[in-house]
Parts: sequence; structure tokens; C-alpha cells
Amino acid sequence: MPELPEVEVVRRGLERWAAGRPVSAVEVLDVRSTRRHGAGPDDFAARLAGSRLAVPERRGKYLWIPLAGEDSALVAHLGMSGQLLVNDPADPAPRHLRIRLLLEPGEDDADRSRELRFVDQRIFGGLFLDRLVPADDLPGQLLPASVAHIGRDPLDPAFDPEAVHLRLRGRRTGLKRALLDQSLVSGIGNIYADEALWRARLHYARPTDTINRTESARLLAAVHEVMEEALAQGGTSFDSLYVNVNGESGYFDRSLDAYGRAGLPCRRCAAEGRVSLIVRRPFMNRSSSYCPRCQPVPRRARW
DNA sequence: CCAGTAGCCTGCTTGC
DNA sequence: TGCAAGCAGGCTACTG
Repeated sequence: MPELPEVEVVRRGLERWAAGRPVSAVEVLDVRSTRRHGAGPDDFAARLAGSRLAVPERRGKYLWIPLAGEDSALVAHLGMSGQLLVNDPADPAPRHLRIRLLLEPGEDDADRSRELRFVDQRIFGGLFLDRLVPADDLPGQLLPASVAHIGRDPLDPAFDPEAVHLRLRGRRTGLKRALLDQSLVSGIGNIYADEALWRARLHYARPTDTINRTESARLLAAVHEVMEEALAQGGTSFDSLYVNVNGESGYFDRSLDAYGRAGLPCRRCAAEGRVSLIVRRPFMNRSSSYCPRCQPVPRRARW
């Protein structure tokens, strides 16, 4: 599934292949994919057609393309299975094509038309239009009103680990629940939460109000590190006409230490000459994977 | 206001 | 073999 690094790869691909282009036609093939556009799919298509795409931006897993000369943006969330692809309009339609935008050549290139496609199997994601508002903490920066409640992600230059630490201390919940709360820090999903906790040697049920500065710094550094590594490994696929977001960057196959490794030896323990098997526990209608030896369950756990 | 949860979705896997 | 249940999970809307 697309995680923050994959969404960033998509953003870069769109910057290269779609930015600057006028939208000449819009077709919504499945209205569920514009669910979050309150005024309905016809309004979505009518307002988008005739606009011109500016340079895409991202916060967490939200991606948006400001419309040139307007105070609004095309907002995208890929959900579990969404993809944004840039194709030749003549290319055959893929199975789960939900929305398509015909893009005319930009002013500076004699290239032919292209088609921006939103493909989504499970329809957890979608596209919608929203107005841009100034960011609370940095009024010169604009973001969609519907994204304003989301915290900055760990790759954001204005990400503030100290502020996150203080907010974490003020919570009365478990560490992983807090990591998955997008209003605190955005962009962390189940996979990255497990990986970061493993790297920081912290258990997911650790009460947030017992976290000290050293631990929160270690944890947030781990999140940053994991995301940068994934971006480095998945960041090569945008050098083509196709903006590839299939989530199979190769990173998931090789570099995961906790997620998906239940029953396998913890690599860190193995390096120390010990054998400890990664365990998987039900958590929030999904699961958590961790090493019981280097991430021991805290005495006062908050699940 | 805060913590916690149901429900949205489809396709693949597992179990009877 | 066929069908149903289980699983994957980000996010919003809702409840307590």
C-alpha cells in the first residue's frame, strides 16, 4: 500500500509530468471516488475542467495540486490501493480506473496530450477539490482546509520534535495509538509505526505520558530514518512517463525488521547472538509486530 | 475536548 | 469444489 515515501514519489512524478498542464476534460467513472467532494461528481468535473495544474505538494499521505491562479487545489488521498498514473490517452483503461483528467500540453512543450488517471481497487482513497488556507504555524504556507488539522510529517522541514514530545506527554494513551494519530504526526501507518518502534526499542503499549525526551527523540529519529530509507529505495520509479505507486518499491521486501516478520528471529537479537522471535498481536482491528526481548511489554501498559 | 471504535471497500487466502 | 468468513488498513464520523 502507498505509504508516505510512495506518495512523495508520486508527487515528484506529477511535478515532472503533470505540472503546468491545462485540464481540458474530466470524467468521473465511479462516484465513490469523489465521495469527499461535497458538491458531487458533476461539480467536481465542471470546476476542474478549464483549470491549470500548478506544482503538487504533500503533507503526510495527502497530496494536492493547487490550481493555477485560484485559491483551491485538487486534493488526493490514495487510501489503501490508490494510484495516480500519467498515461497516453490512447492507453487501454486499467481495471479499477475511477477518474480521468485529460491534460493538454503545457506552454513550453510541444508534447501531446496526456491523461492523469486515478486508479483504486478498494476505494478507500479519492479525489476532491478544496480551498487553500494559510497554515496555522506558518501563515505564508497554504494547504487545503481539509488537511489543516493534520500534523506535520517527519520529512517536513518545519517538523518540530520538541512540540511533538510535549503533546505526546499530554496524552493518556499507548505509544502506537499516538503514532497513528495523524493530528499529532502525519504520514505514519501501521508498517512504519512497527518499524520505528522496533528501531527505537520501544513497545507499542508504552504509556505516552511516561516517555522521556531521550525516548521520544529516538523514536522520531527512527521514523524519519525509516522513511528516508524507503524514499531512497523507492524514489527511482518516477523517471518515466508512468507515475508508479504500486507500493512494491523493493523496500518492503528487503528492509523490514518487524512488520510481517512474525515467527522469524529478531535481527538485532540475532546480531547479539541471541534468538528471539518476532511476535504479532491483535491491535486496533489490525496487528502489531514486535520483538519481546528488545521491546519488552511495559509494566503499566496502555493498549 | 479527549479516547476509543464502527464502517467504508475489494480481492486474496483460509477453513469447513 | 464452493461458499463464507477472515484479513489487509487510513481515515472520518460517531459514541461515551
